[in-house]
Amino acid sequence: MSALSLKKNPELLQKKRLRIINKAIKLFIKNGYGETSMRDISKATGIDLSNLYNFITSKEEILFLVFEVLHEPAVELFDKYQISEIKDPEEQLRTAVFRLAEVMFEHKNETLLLYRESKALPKKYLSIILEREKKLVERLEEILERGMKENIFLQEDAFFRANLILFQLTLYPIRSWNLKKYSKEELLKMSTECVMKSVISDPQRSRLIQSQ
Amino acid sequence: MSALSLKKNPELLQKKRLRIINKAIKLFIKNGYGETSMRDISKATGIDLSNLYNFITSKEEILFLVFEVLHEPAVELFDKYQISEIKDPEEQLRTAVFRLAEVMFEHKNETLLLYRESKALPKKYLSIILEREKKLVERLEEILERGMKENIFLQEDAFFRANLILFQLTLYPIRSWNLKKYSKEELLKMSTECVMKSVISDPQRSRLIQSQ
Amino acid sequence: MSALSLKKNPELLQKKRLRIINKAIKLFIKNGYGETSMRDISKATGIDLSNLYNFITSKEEILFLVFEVLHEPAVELFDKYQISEIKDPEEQLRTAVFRLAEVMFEHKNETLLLYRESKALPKKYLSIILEREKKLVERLEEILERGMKENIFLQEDAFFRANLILFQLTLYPIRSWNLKKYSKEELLKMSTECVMKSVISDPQRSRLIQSQ
Amino acid sequence: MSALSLKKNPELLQKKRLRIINKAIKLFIKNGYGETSMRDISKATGIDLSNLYNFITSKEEILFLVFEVLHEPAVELFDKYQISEIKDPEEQLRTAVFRLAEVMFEHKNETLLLYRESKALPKKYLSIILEREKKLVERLEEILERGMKENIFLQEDAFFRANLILFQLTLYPIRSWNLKKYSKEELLKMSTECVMKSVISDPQRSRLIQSQ
DNA sequence: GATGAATGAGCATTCATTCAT
DNA sequence: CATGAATGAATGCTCATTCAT
Repeated sequence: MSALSLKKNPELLQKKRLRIINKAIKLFIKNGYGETSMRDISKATGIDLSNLYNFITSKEEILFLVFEVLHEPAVELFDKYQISEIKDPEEQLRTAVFRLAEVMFEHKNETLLLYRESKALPKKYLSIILEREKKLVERLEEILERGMKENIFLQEDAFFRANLILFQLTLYPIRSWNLKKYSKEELLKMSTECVMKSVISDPQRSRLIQSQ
Repeated sequence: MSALSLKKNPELLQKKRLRIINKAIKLFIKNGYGETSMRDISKATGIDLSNLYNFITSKEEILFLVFEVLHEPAVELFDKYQISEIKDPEEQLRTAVFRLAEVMFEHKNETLLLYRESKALPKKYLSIILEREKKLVERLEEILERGMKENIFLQEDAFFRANLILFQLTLYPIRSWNLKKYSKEELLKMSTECVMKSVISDPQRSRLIQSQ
Repeated sequence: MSALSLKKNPELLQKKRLRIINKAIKLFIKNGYGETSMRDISKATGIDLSNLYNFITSKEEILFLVFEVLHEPAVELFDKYQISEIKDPEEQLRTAVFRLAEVMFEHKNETLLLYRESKALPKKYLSIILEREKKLVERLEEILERGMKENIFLQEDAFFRANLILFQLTLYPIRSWNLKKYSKEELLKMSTECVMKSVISDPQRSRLIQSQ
Repeated sequence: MSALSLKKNPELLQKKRLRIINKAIKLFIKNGYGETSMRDISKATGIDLSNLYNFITSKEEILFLVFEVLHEPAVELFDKYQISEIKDPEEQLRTAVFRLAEVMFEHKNETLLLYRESKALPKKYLSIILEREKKLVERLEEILERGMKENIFLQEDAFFRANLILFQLTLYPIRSWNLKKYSKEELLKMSTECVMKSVISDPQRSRLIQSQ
């Protein structure tokens, strides 16, 4: 069909992989990872069962790739929005948290899968995932620590708080069944502000900054 | 034996069911729900495979019963510690939150299962579980609303906050892999205080109360 | 059907296993181990595919059991014919060799399988098989060494000769395609005498003994 | 490239075939015929999977060609060492046997494959292989018969003995797992002498000849 | 009430080979 | 002549559940 074959054209391979991943996400969400068969994925993608294995090496890898789809933008957002350039810790944290919330919202399904199905991953993949999660926590931890030093954030265990923040942000993906009544904008705002309020030492100052 | 038939002796049935549930919890935790076979449960309980079906109706029901084991103490704690009798909203919330955190900690594995495997439940069971979760949220919501009316808590969306609080408390069960370094006491304290700080309008007052 | 179930009646289990093994031998011989599917065995035995696994744990185990069917009589023959009681080394060796040839002949198919398919065995099983083969070699080696000490057998490397003898006896099972023209009696006699001739130091003496 | 098409340049075809055969031998030895996939062979040779089929017609043919690699030197050795020119039957047999043993030793792996995997061959190929084996047996048979006529060898069934001799010589390839402790020289010598001893009618004469 | 045997659908993965280009 | 993609059947094994006793 095309002059460029898969092996010589990695983009095409990526495209097919993405098609597989996206269909797989839907199936995993709907029926669970374990309950989704490779036959289902084959049917959904229109790619012959045996042919699937030209693009991925195993069902487990598909799950791993699904998680990458989520993690990539979460990690990259720190660069994309130049988080580390922001001087004011409060603004820095608020931006990071808001953008993270956004990514989580947009990848609500992948996030849910991450929490629900990551135990299906073989260690090889799982440790990569956990490592990335730790990296995210560290980023937040750094921001928090600077803010605490400057007395803008409350003095507390920065590592625990960083974990809690990241976790809080998955509230909607995990419990959307009880939060249907909120719009995306409401959710992002509430999520961000809940985080900020619990961290800020002087609410007065905060209100000033926000209204700038 | 025949005189004490199951139907005529519900206690015996309950006892056997509990044995099944407790062994099943361990297996589900260790290997996952999908990866645990009825044969495994039969072996672990010493109850013949076919015989299991005299005590439970399906594998799915076992999972449901496991979740009940977790929910029961969570729901009962409100009575047990007479939460609704506590007049001061701050103290009331703190007690509720602390006790909930305690239950979550003690049933860390079941909580994790709840998040990981509840989608394996058929709707019939799932809706019961979600209903109970909603009940818990409502209880917190009521406390929050009273506190807001009395201006002790910050004015905000009580329903969202109640959801968030309940969710925050599952931090440890879900992400214990990154929180190994904390002791139970540290975790319970930090969890409770994080919730309180994010809710209290006047930190001054709070400190007074706590030191009473 | 029967009052005694499999678990309580190991004989019945053994019977079923034997049925499986015997059908499997035929299939393995005809089509090869790798080319015989569990479905084939199921069909041949009339035992449902899934049910097969109540009697055996894996296809590999079937192959192992096939080899046991061969090895058992080979090992036991030393007791059965009280080989170690025979005082004259020549007579002792001749009896052992003849009986071994007999067993090989009668289990021609299993012997052929042993040589053809033993590489399909996982190490666990393979080492058991090889150990048993070594035991057989040792038995012959002992007889040979005694005969050499008494100067009835030629002085030579007893271990190598024992290996060679055991191997020679598999001539018919392995190369029966070129030996169809001989009767069982001819084969057993020729095989035995070929071994004896190659070992005896004084042919004169030998002829005397045989004609006794 | 196009000028030297395969059909017009049989040498090139032979070269590629040899490359395929030699890599295949290694793979078959290591993993077995059934467990080696055409993909494996493709990877090992660097020849594209579909392209392989320009040089060979099927996987089975590869196996057949592997066996040819073994048989060729075994058959040719009779010419190479001018066996038929040797006048003395004993010397003639000893030379043939020693050279055969040598070939078997040097092609130990192929010999083992021949015994292990030849049943994977379709009849078409298998009968060719067996025919060649029969030819080898005949060659030995002729030598034996002449020696018996001249009363240098023991009177016995020459055909059976020829089969046995050829078979004996595969002892090492087939049972090398139990013969690791011998060197090549030891093995060749012992193998040859075992054959000779079992055939010679007058050991005295034999010793004279050998020491010439 | 307890038990062994059965059932039949399901799983992920791999294969040799053949097109169409 | 070389190549990527396709095909479709086959593999060993496991499962929750249900009979017949």
